[in-house]
Amino acid sequence: MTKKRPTIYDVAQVAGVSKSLVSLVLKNDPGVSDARRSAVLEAIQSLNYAPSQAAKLLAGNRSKSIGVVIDSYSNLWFVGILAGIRQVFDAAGYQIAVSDLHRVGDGSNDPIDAFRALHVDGVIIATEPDSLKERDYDFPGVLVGDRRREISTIDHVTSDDTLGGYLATRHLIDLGHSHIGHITGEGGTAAKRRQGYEQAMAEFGLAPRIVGQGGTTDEPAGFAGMQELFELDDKLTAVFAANDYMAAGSFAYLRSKGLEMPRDVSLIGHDNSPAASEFNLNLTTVAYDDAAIGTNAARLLLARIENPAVAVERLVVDPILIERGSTRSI
Amino acid sequence: MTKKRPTIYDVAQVAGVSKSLVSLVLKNDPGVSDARRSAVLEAIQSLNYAPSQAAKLLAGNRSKSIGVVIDSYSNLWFVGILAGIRQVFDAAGYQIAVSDLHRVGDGSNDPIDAFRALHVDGVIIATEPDSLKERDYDFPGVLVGDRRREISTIDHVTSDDTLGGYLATRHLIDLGHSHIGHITGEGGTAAKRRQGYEQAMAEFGLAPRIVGQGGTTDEPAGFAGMQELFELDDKLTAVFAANDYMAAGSFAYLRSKGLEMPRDVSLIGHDNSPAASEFNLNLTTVAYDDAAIGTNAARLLLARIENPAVAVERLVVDPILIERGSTRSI
DNA sequence: TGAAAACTTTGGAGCGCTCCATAAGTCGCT
DNA sequence: AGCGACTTATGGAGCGCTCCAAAGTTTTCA
Repeated sequence: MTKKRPTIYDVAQVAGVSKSLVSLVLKNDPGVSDARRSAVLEAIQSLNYAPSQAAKLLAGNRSKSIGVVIDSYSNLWFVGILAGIRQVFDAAGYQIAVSDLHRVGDGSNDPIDAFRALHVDGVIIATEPDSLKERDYDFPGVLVGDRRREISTIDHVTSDDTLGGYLATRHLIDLGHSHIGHITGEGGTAAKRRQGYEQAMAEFGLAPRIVGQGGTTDEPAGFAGMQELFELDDKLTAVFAANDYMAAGSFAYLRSKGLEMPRDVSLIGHDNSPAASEFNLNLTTVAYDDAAIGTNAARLLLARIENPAVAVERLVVDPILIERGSTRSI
Repeated sequence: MTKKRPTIYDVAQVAGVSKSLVSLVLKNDPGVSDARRSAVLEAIQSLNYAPSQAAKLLAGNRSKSIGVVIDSYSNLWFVGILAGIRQVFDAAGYQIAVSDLHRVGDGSNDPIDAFRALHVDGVIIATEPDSLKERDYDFPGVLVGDRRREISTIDHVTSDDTLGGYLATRHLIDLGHSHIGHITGEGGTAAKRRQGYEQAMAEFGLAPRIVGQGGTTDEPAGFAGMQELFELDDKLTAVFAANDYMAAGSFAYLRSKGLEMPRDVSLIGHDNSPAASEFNLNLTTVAYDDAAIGTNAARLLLARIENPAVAVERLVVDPILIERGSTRSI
């Protein structure tokens, strides 16, 4: 009882071939004669041989696996991203391991170190680099999402927030609105969306009306912003709020004034948050194309795994307009 | 960019020590001078070194991990068992991996092979061996639970079903009952519980009344059995049903006759099924001591890992009586 | 019929660690 | 000073694979 685990050598001996031949059979190499193949297979069977993953990993130079680091499993965003990543890496025959930030290892628990210990071929980082251990990113990796800090040595995929602002504004313009307000707030993302708004307005020779600059980007800010916009322009028929929560606040203001959406005011948000869903506000909004972000990140990573020398890329994915019931033509 | 991963040799060189010293630091060996230890730690830091799990596994002769094979994660039973296993192996510093039967590997997906590929030191099998690949069990392993087939070469932990039957019956006797019926059914488990019933009755010189022999062990059988028992003995004041579902059927019969439990009849089941809970039947019952089964299985496995030569054991764990509201003294 | 071409098979090196036996350095004590 | 007894540090072997260059074997075709 309790014999030592059989190795590839044991199999080779039983099958009467070399260990290399066994290895070839194990990875299903086509250049093995049927006779030997079945001899090896039989030996494997009779010995109850299970190839050592550890040895395979150590000897092979590719593990055919990647790691994905996310903030938290409860972040919806990651589901779409992961689906996109899967699409690419499943097809390429890779295993995908996911780790959130709060995994406790023994001592210093950096998910990237953990992945590297497992010999992953590359890592997709879908979280803030600042929440990870300080390090040189000298391995195949892709950073995903708008981040406070960028990493010059690895690829980066983001969504085009300026285009997001443009799409939202353009949607309102296309519906015939001209008195279009925008509620913005502090931060780089809001600034980009604001820029998109300004671009679209300028393109059609419309006067921009912007409130909330430098303020918070939450529901109360949306409420206050809406009020301010009406003080600025009482002919206002449409508003683009920098995110869905602000839009929710704006909606609350409208309701408090007996105004209806979209009858009196068309409202558009950004982010396709749960609050925007058809079961809640039924808000027209702009969404990140999570799946596309995922597939693009995956493609970049795969390219770099296959050729580490390719130039670092910074890729911007187009967001998409999601039309719901909060906007209508004038 | 994309340098090769640093190895223990790189760390050794930077720290100005031998690779062995680095290894000692990695496993926190006390016999390393503070000066060298901190030099190594610094080198690890500066190189972003992450030790290869694969190499560690391959070189070390212990992985300090075990695998647990279960039927399905939805089986409540396993939760208690696993808790018991954890208690022992956590303390011993082992990792515990769990796999249910329906994990799809690539091709032949035997969870035990998968575990062995990962170099687990041992396996706890909490499922029917017949549902696994046919194999020699020539590695440290423990089988848990009553099984159709036993495996002579590995340890086995079960619950004592005869004692279960005895405990149930004895409980009724202790409450002062003497006209005590038993509803049994087909199968080895039912037979053991029946034997326990007979033992207790004989011990106190009481006449056994058994129905349902060879029949099913479900709710309808409980209903019919109860009826039959009353035909056998109209002075019946207590009944032991071979399991909780049969007890539920018995209860249904009582209610259909306007009888109350425990006022008119004391009823005891076996298994502590969900149906027996205080929110349902509030049934007095006998439960397997899952945690104890788990800790015992774990202890056996740990002993065998540490010394593969110890004799194969077959361990029987005492079940426990759970008093609820379905029994009372006469 | 002989040599090139194609198909199969093989031994050796090396992946990055751990473990072990041994070496080197320290210390206290005679 | 000299020597045993510790305390620390080291090189080498080996874990079980994959990969590669090279060797053997068979087939093909001039």
